[in-house]
Amino acid sequence: MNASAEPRPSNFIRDIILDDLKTNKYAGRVQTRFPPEPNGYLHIGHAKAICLDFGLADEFGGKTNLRFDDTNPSKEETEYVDSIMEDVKWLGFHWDGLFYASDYFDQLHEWAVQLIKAGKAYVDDLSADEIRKYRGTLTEPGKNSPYRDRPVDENLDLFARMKAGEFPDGSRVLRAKIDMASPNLNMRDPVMYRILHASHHRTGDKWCIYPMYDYAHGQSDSLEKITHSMCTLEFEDHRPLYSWFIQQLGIFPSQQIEFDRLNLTYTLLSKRKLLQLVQNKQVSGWDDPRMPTICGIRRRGYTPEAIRNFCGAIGVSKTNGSIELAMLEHFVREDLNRHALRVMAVLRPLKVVIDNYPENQVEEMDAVNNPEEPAAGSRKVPFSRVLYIEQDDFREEPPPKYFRLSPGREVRLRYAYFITCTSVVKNEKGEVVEVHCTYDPATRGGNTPPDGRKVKSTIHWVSAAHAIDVEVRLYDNLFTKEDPGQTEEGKDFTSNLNPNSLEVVSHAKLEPSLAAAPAGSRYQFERLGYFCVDPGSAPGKPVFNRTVALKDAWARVEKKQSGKP
RNA sequence: UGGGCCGUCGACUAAUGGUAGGUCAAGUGCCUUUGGAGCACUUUGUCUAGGUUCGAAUCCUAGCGGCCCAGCCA
Repeated sequence: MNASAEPRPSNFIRDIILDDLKTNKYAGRVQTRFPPEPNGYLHIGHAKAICLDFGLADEFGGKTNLRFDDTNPSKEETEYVDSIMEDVKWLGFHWDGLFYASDYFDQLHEWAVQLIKAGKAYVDDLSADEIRKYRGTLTEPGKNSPYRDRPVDENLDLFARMKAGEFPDGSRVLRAKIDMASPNLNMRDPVMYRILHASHHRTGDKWCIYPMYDYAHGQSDSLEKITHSMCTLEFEDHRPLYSWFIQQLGIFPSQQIEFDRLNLTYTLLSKRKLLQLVQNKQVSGWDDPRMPTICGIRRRGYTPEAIRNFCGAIGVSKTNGSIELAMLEHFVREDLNRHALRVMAVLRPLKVVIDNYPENQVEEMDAVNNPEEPAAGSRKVPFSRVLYIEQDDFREEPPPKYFRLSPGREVRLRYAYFITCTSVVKNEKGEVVEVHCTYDPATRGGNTPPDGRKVKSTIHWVSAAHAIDVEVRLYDNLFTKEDPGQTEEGKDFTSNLNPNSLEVVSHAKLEPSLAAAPAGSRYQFERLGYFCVDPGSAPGKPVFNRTVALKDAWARVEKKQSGKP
């Protein structure tokens, strides 16, 4: 059973399936496939395709295969195969058949021979360069290759010798004989096989000729009896070719349906460019929490549920657009708000001394684990005379609408007491390094005192003597531009890299309950955001990644204030 | 410039000839022991011009705008 799908609005692909079901086009069957090329890690754009392929089949009681499109041995590796399987499973989907395009190399070869015999394919001796010249341009038709009308026997012989490894890479190709004057360049005698003396991750050195995508994909779909073969818009021009091979071969008529690829603001979703970031060490790896890869956002703390909800919400169409990153962030917050345990952490500590609190006293305060989920219970948090609060939560001269601590002002310490700031201690530079307060014993637990006085703000804190020291990594967008591909003349996308996308806070203070938090566990640091334990944490010293900040109403006010000086 | 595809609030997406609706964002208010969450409310949209029709986002025509295609990549 696949991850259950929330009721989603319909879309044009579902409508096609509904229609096919009604007309009994495929005997009531729905069979899809997710066909990644194992040449990189999966990213959030693939998640959209995965949710579609698996989700739609699941909805109609159909099946989905995972098929690795491994027709180009020079780029593909088992490392990628393994990561792809892990990521699909993590997203919550289960494939029915597990296949590789390379499973079909023998059959594909046999069909190629069949097409040669039918006069529909020929061996071309033209070089890659010459082929390009013969292809014509967008506005001019191509010219027939001088080898186009080679007799069948000669084609058969040459193709057999290509397969036998008699010719060097690039010396010959097998081409489909279609129409060099077609306005669709894909139909101008597309290459079916090229010579590549390369070792394949699964077939080893068995082959030195490898099928092209166009020749392999449709037939692979057909062999698996795929009914609805979804792919992205850029393959629209390939559909006539997809259908042409299937028709010439007279095999199961899979149909290709194209939808719009996911674009996200401030994000790059190109395997090539992501690989470049990894190779140039501009990120720490494919799973850098700033990467839009599945493994990256997993390490960042996103949940499969959030990603699935996001994919469901964005819908599917043929419009070329870009989703705002805020949409993705909304769905993590929504999920984490419901499930993440709350905890108190101080990122940038400011020492607070409660002058009227007994010197060596420690109290255990009751703190709710998750107000959204009463069953999550509560925990004890130690309170004492010396605390840390957030530097942001104190202003010596509070701006308008700033409700937090400042001289003479009273605030609530969450789950603890009301405190009033009485004085500050500054260093030589005039910076406030210590705040002195008094507390009101009648407000224990944070309760409103008998006199009913209210406080405008509640702030978080940790007990200095009990807090554990942790590293916290704060992430911002990897790119500074909405469309990172949009660059100035002569510059590439890396010029849009955000130099401040990672901020390491080495000595954050965290309540002691999390000393042994396991890798991958997710929490809300109250008033700050959602954080998860990085898998690279050393035992006893957790490292936290910020998944996403909480929405911050004060930040908006502050921004507005500074925007209109 | 040949071919293919696509134009609906700021973003994404519904409405399948019959009330332009939802989500995100933005804003306002309520509530609040997280300036979180929640709740309520609000703003903004059918690319343009013609046509068909009782009625058009939807059908037709013509414009305009955007994306994709000239790998022996997928």
